[in-house]
Amino acid sequence: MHQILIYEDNERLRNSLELLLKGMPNMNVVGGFGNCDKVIEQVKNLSPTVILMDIDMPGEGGIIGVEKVKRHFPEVFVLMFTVFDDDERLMACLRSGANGYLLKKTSPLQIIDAIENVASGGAPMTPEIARRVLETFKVERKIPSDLGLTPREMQVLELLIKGHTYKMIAHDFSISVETVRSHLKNIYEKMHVNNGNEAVAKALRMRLFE
Amino acid sequence: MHQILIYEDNERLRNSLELLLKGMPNMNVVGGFGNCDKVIEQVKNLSPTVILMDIDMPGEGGIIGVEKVKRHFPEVFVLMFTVFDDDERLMACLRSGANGYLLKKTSPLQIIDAIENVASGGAPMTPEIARRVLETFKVERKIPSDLGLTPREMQVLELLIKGHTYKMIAHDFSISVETVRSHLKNIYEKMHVNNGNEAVAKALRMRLFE
DNA sequence: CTATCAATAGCACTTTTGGGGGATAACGGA
DNA sequence: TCCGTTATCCCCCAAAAGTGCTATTGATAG
Repeated sequence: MHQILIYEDNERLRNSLELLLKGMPNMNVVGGFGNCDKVIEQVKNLSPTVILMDIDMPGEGGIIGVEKVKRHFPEVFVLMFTVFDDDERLMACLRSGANGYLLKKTSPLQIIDAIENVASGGAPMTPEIARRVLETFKVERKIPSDLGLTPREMQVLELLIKGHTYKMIAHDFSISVETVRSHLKNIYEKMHVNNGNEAVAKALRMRLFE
Repeated sequence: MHQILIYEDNERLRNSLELLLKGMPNMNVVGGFGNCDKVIEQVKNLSPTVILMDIDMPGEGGIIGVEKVKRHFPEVFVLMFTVFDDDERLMACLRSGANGYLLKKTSPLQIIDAIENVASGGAPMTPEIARRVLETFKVERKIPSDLGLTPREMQVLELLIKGHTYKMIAHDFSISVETVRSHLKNIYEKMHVNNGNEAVAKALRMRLFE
């Protein structure tokens, strides 16, 4: 028997959902609210196994909601349920540990399906959502853009990132500090930055080093 | 009409798949092979719209296969199809741009479904696969490591990462350079680093900023 | 009420960095 | 052979950064 808690500010929709789920033999709706302001307390009292969570609600929305729930009750399954499908929110929810992500145009049958699914450890999402998740996978591993740094410059930059001073770098390579200086000057110019901090940040963001 | 190309080393299974797909009115199997050794050439000649790709094959397996295909023909949809479900391979495929990921225990009906789905831009995956993808999302954002930096210190560090000098930071916040200095001193101590470069590197690696 | 902490600020002093000039030797391709 | 690139080195000099102290204020937790 799935104990279901619903967060959805549109009352009509919330009631429809309740009706739909109550019609199922193995589902029990333990509550429904219009925002997540008291989500911790409510989850503690109602002990749901699955939460249907809208994203856009007045007061505390679903993104804060899923974060809170997952931090305090990681064992409760949270299914996001929204009309909004921008990547920002999607990613925010997934990072917070949402167990699934449905668009509101999902059919009632699929919603039932998704609840069963998430309760048995799956992660239901529409193929469209899945596609976007995969997209970010690809872009996160973007190509190491070539700045035209020479091998030596890369070595120097690497040590700079480690926090070594010019003097230490010079010592490491048994070259003069002046040479290190020259390399750094060239590095900064090639990277279009004005100081070490910026170069370090840019290098790491470009994943020149890990 | 979907033009389908199959890579699967088990001949019996490959033939079953061909039969299954040929039975559909809108699917045409343009070829089937037992390894990916000549995948580029084959794709060029056969012009598939969707590729069903097994992972474990003698010679060049599906992981190399999907990489090659996606590099040379990014518009072709690649659906991974495998008994193996270890995370390593899964992630390798997804990073290379696979459009979906099915386990072999998937029913024929679902396979048909998945092909339709991937061809219309979705990313079919079993809820189980989806769950694992979400897992890695969470772990990738690991260590909420709390360094105990105060809000102000975070702001200062953020600007440092942007390459601002102490003077610029002071100006940005309308505070004295001495104060910026103080903050940085505290930041370096809390982070156990000795200079800005190291702090920037550490902050970015800890994903304090993105 | 007090102790702690965050944020602010100052000063003295040293070291490091960055920007501007150079220069030379070695190597490799056009 | 000549030119471009790489790696090396030098000088000057001003600006920036880093270290070690102290100190005041306001908010907050106990």
